[in-house]
Amino acid sequence: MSEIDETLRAIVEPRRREILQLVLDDELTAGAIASHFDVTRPAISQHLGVLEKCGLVRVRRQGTRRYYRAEPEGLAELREFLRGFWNTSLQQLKMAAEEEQKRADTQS
Amino acid sequence: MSEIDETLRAIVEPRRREILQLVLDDELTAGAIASHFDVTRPAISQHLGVLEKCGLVRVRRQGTRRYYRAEPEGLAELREFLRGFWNTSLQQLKMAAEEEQKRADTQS
DNA sequence: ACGATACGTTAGCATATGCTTACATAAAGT
DNA sequence: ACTTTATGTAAGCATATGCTAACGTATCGT
Repeated sequence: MSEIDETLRAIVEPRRREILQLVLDDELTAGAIASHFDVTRPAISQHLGVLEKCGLVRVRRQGTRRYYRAEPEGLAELREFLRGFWNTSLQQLKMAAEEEQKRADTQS
Repeated sequence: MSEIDETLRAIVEPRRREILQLVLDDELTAGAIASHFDVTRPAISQHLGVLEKCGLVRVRRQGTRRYYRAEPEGLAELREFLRGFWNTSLQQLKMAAEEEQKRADTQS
């Protein structure tokens, strides 16, 4: 499986998206993150493992705590891939045309 | 499960992304699409069903043929969701700062 | 040293998913 | 009408996945 596939699968899981949102701004410990959900702590730990493995999250160990935060570079790669996906071939032109059509319909 | 979740799951499956790419430009029959892959035709038919159900693809029936093409509106919704996801809270500022940092490092 | 704290890891389970085989449907040609 | 062609549907299987419970592992405070 390609790198990007792994990353895509990571963010598709709703729980992992929620986790990502949590560590987008703040750097939080595993426990703090887990406390936001109604599943067990190990479940969250496993999700964090997945997110870290595909570079969407970074850990900083300090004492017994582990602080997680979103990894901008991983997010950027993902976004870049999706940008490429939309722009493939003539898709862009097609969407532009469709948008034009819709605008025309709305005005009439 | 929310609407967008269903759509996200749909495009995460690599095979479905390939199918989407195929019908991005051209309008193809189910059979024509299936012939591009080494799995059975029913497998592709099921994938098409998933893509149609979440509005990523549209069908036009003509005789016994069914012509599929990408649905720009569905793709637009998905893109919009992702755009919102990136922009959540301070993430944008954070990424901008990171990018600045990287540029500075590269130059030195 | 020793217990407590904050984690990750493993085994196992229930469910979801992509695939195949076999069958159903429906339009077209003869 | 009957066959052919193009396709969807259903049943079943193998594998993947998210979860829990139990256990392992550092690090800190005393």
